[in-house]
Amino acid sequence: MSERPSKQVKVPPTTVQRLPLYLRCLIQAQARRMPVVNSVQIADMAGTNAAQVRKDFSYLGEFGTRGVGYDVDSLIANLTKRLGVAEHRRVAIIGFGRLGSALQGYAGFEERGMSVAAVLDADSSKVGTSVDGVVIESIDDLEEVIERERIEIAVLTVPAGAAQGIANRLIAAGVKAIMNFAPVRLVVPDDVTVRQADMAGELQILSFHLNPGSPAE
Amino acid sequence: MSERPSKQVKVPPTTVQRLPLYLRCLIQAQARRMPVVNSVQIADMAGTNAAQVRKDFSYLGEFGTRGVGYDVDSLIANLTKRLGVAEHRRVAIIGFGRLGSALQGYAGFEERGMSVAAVLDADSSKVGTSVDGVVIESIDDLEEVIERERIEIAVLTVPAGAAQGIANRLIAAGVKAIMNFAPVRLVVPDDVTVRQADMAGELQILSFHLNPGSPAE
DNA sequence: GAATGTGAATGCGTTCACAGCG
DNA sequence: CGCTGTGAACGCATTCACATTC
Repeated sequence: MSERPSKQVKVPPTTVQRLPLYLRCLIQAQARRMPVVNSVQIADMAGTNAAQVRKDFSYLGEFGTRGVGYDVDSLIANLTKRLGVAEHRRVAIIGFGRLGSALQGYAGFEERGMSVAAVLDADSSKVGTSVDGVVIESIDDLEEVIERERIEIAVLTVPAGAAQGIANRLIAAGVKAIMNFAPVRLVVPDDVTVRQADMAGELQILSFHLNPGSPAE
Repeated sequence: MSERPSKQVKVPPTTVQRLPLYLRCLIQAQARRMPVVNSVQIADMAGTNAAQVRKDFSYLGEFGTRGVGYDVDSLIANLTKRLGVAEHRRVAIIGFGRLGSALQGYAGFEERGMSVAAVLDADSSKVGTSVDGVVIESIDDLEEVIERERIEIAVLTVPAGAAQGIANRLIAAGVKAIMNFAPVRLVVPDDVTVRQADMAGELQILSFHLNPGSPAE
């Protein structure tokens, strides 16, 4: 009996995964000065079909105008809000190796609602140096930095052996979203979301399709 | 009537996506000196359930022994073969910016059946310099390099505006597998496989789950 | 006895097709 | 009249449950 009668909380995971893609397409449409787009146009840009687009949006509410289409500006505003990037999310990068530094310098984050507010590393020779206006801090101070910078999302680019331990500390410090580049499965409580990025695994999937008798998707 | 009566070509995409994960788990089991594992153990390591594991493997053949489990060494050999990484795949990294150089230096590739055989960049000041034994070549020579190095997989870490054009050239040069880090949809023929890696998009998905009323998966 | 391999059942995501609305 | 929004149909993926095999 503890049902919340509130707004539809039921957005299927597959739909959520497509929202960033839609947002990208809409921003592209905006750049092309298209005030309104219909589901066929969005589908073309996104590489899906129109029914999918309409169904996906319908999980979030009713944003379109029948007979017309979707107002680009207001749909962008809605998606931005639902994705939680209406204000920038505060991100910490943990592990300033080559990958960590690549991500820290990636301009695409700011443009898409993410701001890298902290960078941590275990290597004391890196600690204290400053990159793009952010000072690298020690991983020993993780809890303090997470709190001070009000970090919401952590990006883990640390060695595989260290990942779970650091994840535990992040979670204890209140972080509820982790992107993990280490090729290990993180065990986390139910209220924490993890996304796994396994570069070598991705290439292995491509490799599978190169074998005879495996037509591309 | 052009059906090939050959071996089961029907491995569902979702299963393919899990194969690299299983392989990782099995190598971990091997490191722990476990000669045999059963589906429950694999499921625990991989974070799925035992029925899933058995069904997935059944698409590839019958590798287990009833009443016993799966021989770790031979299952590793089988997965490695099916993933096409029994011999290393030859990979080219196109775009030697921060991300490209991070990937080029990533040791995890070699360990998992990928060898970076070429690095290309458009910046003439980088061309000719050598990193980890690979000389950076000019993107003008793309076709020549792809052929000479017998590249099978291309990793695109170029600016969004350049991605489609370079993809076209890669495809014309015979590349059938592309991993694209640029936040644009690549249009490719049916026989070419693309995997899209959109870092900012991944963080936006995490961000969605931070909103009230979005329990972690 | 124990664990695989697999049909059958279930659940979920996609697509269809059309009613509803501007 | 055109395009959205959506119930219904479909198809694929996951899970169940058990016959099969070692």
